[in-house]
Amino acid sequence: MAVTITDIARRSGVAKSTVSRVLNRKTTAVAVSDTTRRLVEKVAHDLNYRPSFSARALNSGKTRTLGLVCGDFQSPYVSEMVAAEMVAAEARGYHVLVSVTQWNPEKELQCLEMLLERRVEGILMLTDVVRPGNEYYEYFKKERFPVVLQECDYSDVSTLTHDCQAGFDEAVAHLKARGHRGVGFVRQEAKPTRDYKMIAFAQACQKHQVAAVTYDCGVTLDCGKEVGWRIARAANRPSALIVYSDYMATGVIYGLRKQGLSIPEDMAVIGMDGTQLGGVYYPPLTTIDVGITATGGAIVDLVLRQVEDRNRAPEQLVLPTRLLVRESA
Amino acid sequence: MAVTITDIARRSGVAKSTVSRVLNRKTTAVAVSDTTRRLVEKVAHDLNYRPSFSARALNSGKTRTLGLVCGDFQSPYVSEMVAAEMVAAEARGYHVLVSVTQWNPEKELQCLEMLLERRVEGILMLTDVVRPGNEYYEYFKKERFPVVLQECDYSDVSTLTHDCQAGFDEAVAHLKARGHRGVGFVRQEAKPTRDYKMIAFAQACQKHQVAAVTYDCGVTLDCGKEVGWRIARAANRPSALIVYSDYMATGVIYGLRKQGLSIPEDMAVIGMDGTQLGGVYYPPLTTIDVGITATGGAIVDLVLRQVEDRNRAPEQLVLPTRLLVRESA
DNA sequence: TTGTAAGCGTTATCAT
DNA sequence: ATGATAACGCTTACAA
Repeated sequence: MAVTITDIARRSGVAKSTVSRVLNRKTTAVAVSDTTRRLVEKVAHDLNYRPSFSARALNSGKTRTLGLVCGDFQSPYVSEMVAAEMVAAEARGYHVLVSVTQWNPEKELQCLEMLLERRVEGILMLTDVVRPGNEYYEYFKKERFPVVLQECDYSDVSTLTHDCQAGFDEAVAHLKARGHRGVGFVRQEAKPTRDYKMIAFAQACQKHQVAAVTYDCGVTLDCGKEVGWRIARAANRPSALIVYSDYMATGVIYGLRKQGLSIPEDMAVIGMDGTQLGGVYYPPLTTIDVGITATGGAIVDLVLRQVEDRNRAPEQLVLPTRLLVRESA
Repeated sequence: MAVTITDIARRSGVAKSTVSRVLNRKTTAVAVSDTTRRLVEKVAHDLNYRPSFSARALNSGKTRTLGLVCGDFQSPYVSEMVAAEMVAAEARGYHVLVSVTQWNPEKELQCLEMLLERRVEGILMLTDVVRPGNEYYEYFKKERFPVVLQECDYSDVSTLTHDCQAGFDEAVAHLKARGHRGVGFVRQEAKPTRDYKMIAFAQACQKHQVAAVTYDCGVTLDCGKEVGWRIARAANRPSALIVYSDYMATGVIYGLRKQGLSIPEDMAVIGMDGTQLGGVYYPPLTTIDVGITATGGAIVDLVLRQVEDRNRAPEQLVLPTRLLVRESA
């Protein structure tokens, strides 16, 4: 197999522990003679030695690794969020193990199992299978395992959500100011949790006195296309739409256009998430921005707080959203 | 720390080895009495036992893990490719450790180091820092370490490239058939390796007798926007463009439009990669498709072939490309 | 300054 | 059918 500390010890005629000492120069307490040090270092280098993560993890009980569970990478929201979280974790000296479930609940459990077996020190969940009653939820709760559920709001574990209300208020106000009297909301169908976006939408419409309609939509782009197509043909369709994600907004717009509508002339469309890709779409997407980079940083900070102090109480972090006006509405 | 096999042994009054036997029911050779089995299983379940990956890896010398190095996830090409590779690996019983370098050569080496320390059994490289002369290149070569370099063509290690020629030929022929007499190619600037796309483009233009121009472009979307903007204002610009990636094509189109051009009327644009997202762009992107899903599967198969037989000679796999006609050209 | 030995959680090889 | 023990690669007391 790979080169070990024992190989180095043998080759340089010293004990394993001496090699270990040299290789972890940190041990300032005990010193090593310059001669041995140089010798060992040379041998280690010549042999292409690389410490074994598993051996170290086993004996230290630490992995400096976080787990991240997501359904897939299709949507730019997810891939940008994953990237943001990886970068943030890296900056704090942690690695991230990404696990994709392909939206299969069974696989989701396998992913969690695998992360736990690898002894990740904390878990970030972008999917929502973990909820009260669920075996893992109870486990995390009981063990005070550092986990953060994104876009959920249970109180036994830490969560990070976005206050959509402000964003939706701004969005509806913006549409009203542009003369729209009715707004449609394309929501994600079959959400197992409370649909905060939906609620925020309804409240915003009520507050601003504009008529509200909602349309259900699946999670694939094809669903989005079909919904756009259906809305375009509907008898009395609204003149503006808010879609639950930038990704889905592109699908919906595709469907709308297939029916000959122009954006934003015939239909104003506002997305949600604030993905980078929304900015180069045509027309550039007006969107309810959740601040992906900031969110990624905040969630990593949050989980690391728990990692560093397992007795810390769970936190429910709520981040603001704001309307980012571009050209699609 | 976590529950161990020893805890279970103690709690159920049997030896560690018995517990291990029960937990790895595979050991058909030696049997365990039904009573002990049930007892141990119950205790393990009650205690929420989870085997330690590190301990197993240490003891077996296997991790069933592949490493994957990429610059970032910004471009849909990368995120779709990473997803495809993860899914393919998963299907073959391997996990993928993703490591992002943020295009920083120094970090790239750290990523490799980290993957090697974790004893991944093979590495997939989407970036191109590993090349002859490079310390890691020599290491991989010498150790016959299972590694696949994507879009590079050295012969000491396995590589996977795409035969762009067919795709470019089709693309140029398509443009010519639509009446374009000159075609521009937006290439990635400062490629440290031979630029195959560039070469294929030049050949295709020569073959089809159309005038060729090339434009250099950085890797960020902003670079793409600026190049589009510059091309739009150029005195005698071509009427059609091929861009080195779908992602960058969206940036270029953005710039073109800022100058008032319509796509494809004022400028036909062909992207490259065949990303899913290109299909919902507006207008849907005509693109030179590399077949991301198939590529992901092929590359995982390739690296696993090497994993299973370290003495296997490196392979240079070349996959076909084809033109996917949509609406942008 | 350096060596010896125990232990981290598993599995595998012997015994019993 | 089950138990004891060594080994995997490393770190860390403790001795020398």
